[in-house]
Amino acid sequence: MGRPRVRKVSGSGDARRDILAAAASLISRQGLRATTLAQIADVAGLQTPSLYYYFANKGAILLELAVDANRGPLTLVDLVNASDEAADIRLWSFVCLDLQALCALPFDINEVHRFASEDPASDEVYRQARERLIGEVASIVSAGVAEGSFRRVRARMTALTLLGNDEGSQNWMRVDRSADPAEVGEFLADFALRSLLTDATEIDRIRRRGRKLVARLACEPLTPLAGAGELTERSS
Amino acid sequence: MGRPRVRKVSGSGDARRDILAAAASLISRQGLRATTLAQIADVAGLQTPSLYYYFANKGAILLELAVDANRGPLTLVDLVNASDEAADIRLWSFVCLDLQALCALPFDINEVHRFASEDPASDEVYRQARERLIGEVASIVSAGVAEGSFRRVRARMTALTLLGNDEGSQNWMRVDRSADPAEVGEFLADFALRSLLTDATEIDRIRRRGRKLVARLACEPLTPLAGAGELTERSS
DNA sequence: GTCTATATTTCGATAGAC
DNA sequence: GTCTATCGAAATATAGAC
Repeated sequence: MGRPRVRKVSGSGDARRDILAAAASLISRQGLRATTLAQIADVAGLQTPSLYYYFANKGAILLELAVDANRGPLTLVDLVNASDEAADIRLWSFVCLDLQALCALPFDINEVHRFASEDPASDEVYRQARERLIGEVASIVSAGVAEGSFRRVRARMTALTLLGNDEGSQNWMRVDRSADPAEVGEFLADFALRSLLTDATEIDRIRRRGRKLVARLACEPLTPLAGAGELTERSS
Repeated sequence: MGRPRVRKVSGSGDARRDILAAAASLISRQGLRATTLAQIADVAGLQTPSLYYYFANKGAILLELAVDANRGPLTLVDLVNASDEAADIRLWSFVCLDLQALCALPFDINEVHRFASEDPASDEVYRQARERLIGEVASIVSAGVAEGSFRRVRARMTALTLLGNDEGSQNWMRVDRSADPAEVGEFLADFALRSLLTDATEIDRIRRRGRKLVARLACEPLTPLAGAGELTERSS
């Protein structure tokens, strides 16, 4: 009865990629453990067992998502550091770009981490990437202090706070979809820099140059799985 | 074989309370969906079916945890507002106390929210409490702008950012247990106020008076389920 | 109020045809 | 590569004795 089910409405020809996109989309709305392989297969336009042709098990799908999610911020910090700007401008740009990258992610990064931490091997991969990210941000903070533009703050604690602020903002923006990532990103970057600057009047100059750097770097290809959230669900 | 299992090592005589504390403790380590009724019953010193004498189902346990979790920050904002301090000092104190309250929670507040949102009725309860909290914080920000101590910012967006910052910090502190909530709370309050002040040199005076208010309010009884994280697991 | 025993459902994963 | 059919484990929840 009824018309035959239309499969692979959004099929891209790359089933493996469809599976990852479907998983990301579902996880973003339901959370990790609430998302079943049957649902993932359904959205991807497959039957459950077909997933096992591409992935060893559910954990393997999630690990790949987690690794992808980590690549974003790390790539950003490297790109920003590759510019020859001063520390204050690099930090402004990173905060701004990091928030946008997090918002482009189709899921809550903290939940992926929690799941990955159940597997010791996955946990190690994630932890090392995280520690490197913290260290890189702390280095920028230290550089700003050395250059005299930042007041004397504890670099690591500041780095943790900055990253936490980005992630906390991602969280409420997931619910309150009316906010614009680019706008909130600038707001948050201003918010952070104002706190750190020895001379608050510098903020306008920093924002001006930060914007240019952001615009330049935003062209780079970095957000993996971009557009995963827009996966059209097939009709039944 | 082996000695008989020792039950209710930490039994408080109030089984209902034991169940909630056990659930909170387990959820804090494993997440929501990974925590089973069997585990909750085990830690609470009961068998699984006994939970159904106190709660209709798993969701009912979680809803009660979610409601408790929301009460904390709302109580804080009311307490802070009940003082006759200026907006800048009230805001410093709230940020500081809110972080401490969140850190005292035995679980990730975002995860509880996500689960509660699966039930429309629970979702409404949570959403209304959340909206009131945002509104109250935004009011303090607006008051500060009116008083001239804060620069002109968008009140609601600032409120969302402040709350997001607290929650983001709770998140990394859950992993990095070396940090002290009181210390990070002051750091975050300084961080936020510096961004908002028209005159940054006021920060020292605000911190001094904020500390007094925090010390006074910290004596009030507010953290529900306090100590839930310290539940001793019984030997097997 | 708490238990033992069990029903019911759901999910992850495998076997094997095509 | 993708499917149908199915297994086995685990989790929520119920029935009913004590």
